[in-house]
Order: sequence, then C-alpha cells, then structure tokens
Amino acid sequence: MSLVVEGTRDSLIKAAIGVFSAKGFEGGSVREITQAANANQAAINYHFGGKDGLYREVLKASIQAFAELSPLDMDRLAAVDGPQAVETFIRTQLKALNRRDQLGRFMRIFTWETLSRSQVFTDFLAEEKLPVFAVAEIVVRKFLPAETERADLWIAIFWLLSQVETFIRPERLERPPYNLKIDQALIDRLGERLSEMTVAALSAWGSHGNADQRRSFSPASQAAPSP
Amino acid sequence: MSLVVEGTRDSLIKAAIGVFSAKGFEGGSVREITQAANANQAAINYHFGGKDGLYREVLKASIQAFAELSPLDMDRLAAVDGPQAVETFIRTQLKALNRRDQLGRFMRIFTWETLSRSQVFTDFLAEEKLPVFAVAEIVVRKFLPAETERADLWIAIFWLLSQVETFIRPERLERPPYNLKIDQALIDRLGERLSEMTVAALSAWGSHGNADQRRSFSPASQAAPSP
DNA sequence: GATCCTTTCAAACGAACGTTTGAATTCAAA
DNA sequence: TTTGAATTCAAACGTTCGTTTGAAAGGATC
Repeated sequence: MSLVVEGTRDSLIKAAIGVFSAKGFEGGSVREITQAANANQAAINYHFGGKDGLYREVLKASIQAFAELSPLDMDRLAAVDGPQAVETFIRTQLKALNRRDQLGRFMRIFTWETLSRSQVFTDFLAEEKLPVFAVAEIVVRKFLPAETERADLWIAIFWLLSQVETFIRPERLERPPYNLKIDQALIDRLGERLSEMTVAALSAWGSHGNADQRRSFSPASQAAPSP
Repeated sequence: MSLVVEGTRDSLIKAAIGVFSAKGFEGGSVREITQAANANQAAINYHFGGKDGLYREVLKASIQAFAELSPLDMDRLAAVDGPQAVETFIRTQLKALNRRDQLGRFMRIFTWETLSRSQVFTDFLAEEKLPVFAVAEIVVRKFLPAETERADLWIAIFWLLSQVETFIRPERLERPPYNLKIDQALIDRLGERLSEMTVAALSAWGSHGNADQRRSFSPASQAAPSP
C-alpha cells in the first residue's frame, strides 16, 4: 500500500475525529468528512465499509492515542498519595481544553455518547476496555473505605470522571454567560481549583464511611467498561 | 380557539419536549414529533412557523415550568446556611433522575446545547434569563470570599451546575459499566453524597481564598445568562 | 343554508443523507 | 510494454429531512 493510499485513509480518520468531536457521530456527515479530507465520498465505503466502520476506526484510534499519549500510568498513580493522584488525574484531563490537544477531541467524542449512545459505540465498549475506569478506581480508592459497596464505588468513579467532563469544551466556557478566556493561566488555575475541591470532596466521603458495608466488587474487573 | 386546536398545539409541544430531550434539537425530527403527537407534519409550520419556532416554544415552556415547579426559591435559599442551600440545590436537580419529572426533560434538552449550541438556543439566551445562574450564585457565594474575582465566581457557578448535570440521565447510570438501579433509595443516597461532597469542595475553596483579589462583578446582573 | 375563517390533511417539493456503481486513474509486478 | 490489482472518481440511487401546497374538514357567524 503506497503512501498516497495511506494518506487518504489517515486523512479520513483525522477529518472524522474532528467532525465527530464537534458534531457527534449522528450529526457528523460523510460529505463533511470527505470534504475535510479532500477525498471522494466513496472512499469511506472502500476503506472502512461505511460510516459505521469509519467511526469504529476512530474509536480504536482513541484507545491507541490514550495508551501512547496519556501520562496516566496506573503504577505511578498507585504509588502516590490521594491528593497527588487527584491532581495528576485532573490536570491531565484538563489538557483537553487546549484546542491542540489530540486526546481532547476523543474525549469530546465520548461526551456525545453520554447523551445518546450509538450502536457502534455500544459494540465497541463490549469488546474494548477503556483504562480510564481502572485509573479512576485507583484514585477514588485512596479516599474511600476499604470495604465500599460496589454501587458506591461506581458512583465515586462516575463522579470523579464527571469532574472534568463538563470542562473539556473550551467554547462552552468562552461563551456567555461565562465569557472566560481559555489560556494556559486559566487551565492551570482550573487544575489547582478542581484538584483542591476534588480532594476535599473525596475526603469528606472517606471520612463519613459507610454504615451499611457489604462485600465489594472491583469495577475494574468488570468485563464491560464504558466512559 | 377551540379545545381541539389547543389540543394539537399542546400535543406537539409535549411531544417535542420528549423528542428533543432524547435526541436534541438537530437529531429530533419533525416526522417523529408529529407521529408522537398524532398530528400532521404541516401543523408544525401552521402553529409554530417551523421546527425552529417549535423549539423556541419548548424553550419558553421550560422557563415557565421552572418558575412553576421548581422549589428553588431565591429568597429561601438566601435565608439558609451554605450546606442547607447546597443540599436543597442538589436534591432539587437530582429529581431529574426520576423519569416522570417534568423539569428533568428540559434539563436534558439543555445538556444537548452544551455540546453544540443551536442558533435558536443562542437567540433564546440573548433574550431570556435563566434563573438557575442567579440561584447557583447565591449558593456559591455562601462559601467564597466576599471579594472573589469575577472569573473565579463564574468558574464556581459552572462547577456547581456541573455537579448534577452529568447525573440527570438515568440511562447513563443504568448502562455498563455502572449498572446502577435508579430508584428513590439511590436518588436519596446520591443527594446525600453529592451534597456532602459539594459542601466540602466549596468549603475548601472558601478556606483557601484568593491571594489576588480584584473588584468583583455579579454574574447574576449580567445581561446574558445561559445554562 | 351560505359564507368565511380556522385547522387539518395527503401529497409533493428540493435538499441532504449514506451508499452504490461503472469507469478512470494509479500503482506494482511480470 | 502489458497486465492485474488497488484506489479514486463523478454521478446516481433510495431514503429521510423540513417545508410547501391545494384541497378538505371543522367551526363560527350571519
């Protein structure tokens, strides 16, 4: 396969990442993607079998990108204390606010799936493990009692993931009524603020404990992760 | 205007609330709405001037619904202490998890607008004030230093609003990997948890204060609110 | 009953959608 | 140079979209 061919295929994936990030899978059109990639519409069916196949490739690319680019190493997080783990986690996620951040676009694609999950994404989750859940579990376990009910553990993971999820769209913070200017200073300030607040919140949870404590299950060992 | 006519118009609005809640403005189709309302497609143009006009009516209906149904009274919130205000705020918003909650559907419509803001919604925000921002300001001000920089105040408001935003879709919590069972017990437990954590987080912010404190602006007095 | 206005209807429009198709181009190997 | 495979192309397809249209039905008034 020549470089030109690799170029078309990669261009389509790259264009699709951008379009799906901005408009979601349903809202992003084949025509828009092929225009952005300078490719023929038929190329999507030729290379990927169709729009579904292209999206599947984009989701696979996200796994690879997170593995290569994300500094959220589980061993490193396990080795530090709670507050440090939270700060690393929060600041890493906030990098998505930087429009040039590659991982940010994948994260924004995932947010569309939280509102209305597509079949492609459902199938994708059934066969791939997103490491972000295991990472989040490591972080929250540093605060929660050792024997925490499974449902509570999932709530804590969900909550931790949600702490940054709403912040990863720069345009949302820049528009009225917030009118915030997204620059490195604000991102740093957000990282500091959110980390402090997250530590305080999780500490409050940990200090109250669970009156009704049952045998716990590790969510990280579950077969089907999801964002 | 006869009852039959009112019936069609109201049926369309009711159906549109459901469809836009599930699929957003772009994703919700005129055909799906008219089918759900047992009305003719042309009725949308006749009664509302088109899909945009229908959506505008839905957004107006949301303002009315929040005014009538939401117990978040600013005077009452102002009169209680911080933790009580937070708990009232959080538990009120979590009612959206109850599928029969009318306000929940409007809240879910708003979440679509956080990912990709429609022109109709932009215009709507330019002329209507959503009281939820003023309410959120009252709550966070109970924790923040009196002279808090305007950008920080907006960040705190954004953060408080985001604490429940990700929780208002029951299907999201029910699906893998969370697999939580949404019932009144879980909603109550969530209310307790999130309230505790929110108080702790905001208290942490308040206790650290601002080293660099400038003249503050009240966001609630801004001309252009948004969700 | 006739007239006028309001409302609803079935059908169709033009545009955009994802996909398909036969032809053309490009590339690699013999 | 020839041949075959891979890739791209322009055009068209059937479907769905929001909107429009003329006709029909319903309701109110005279």
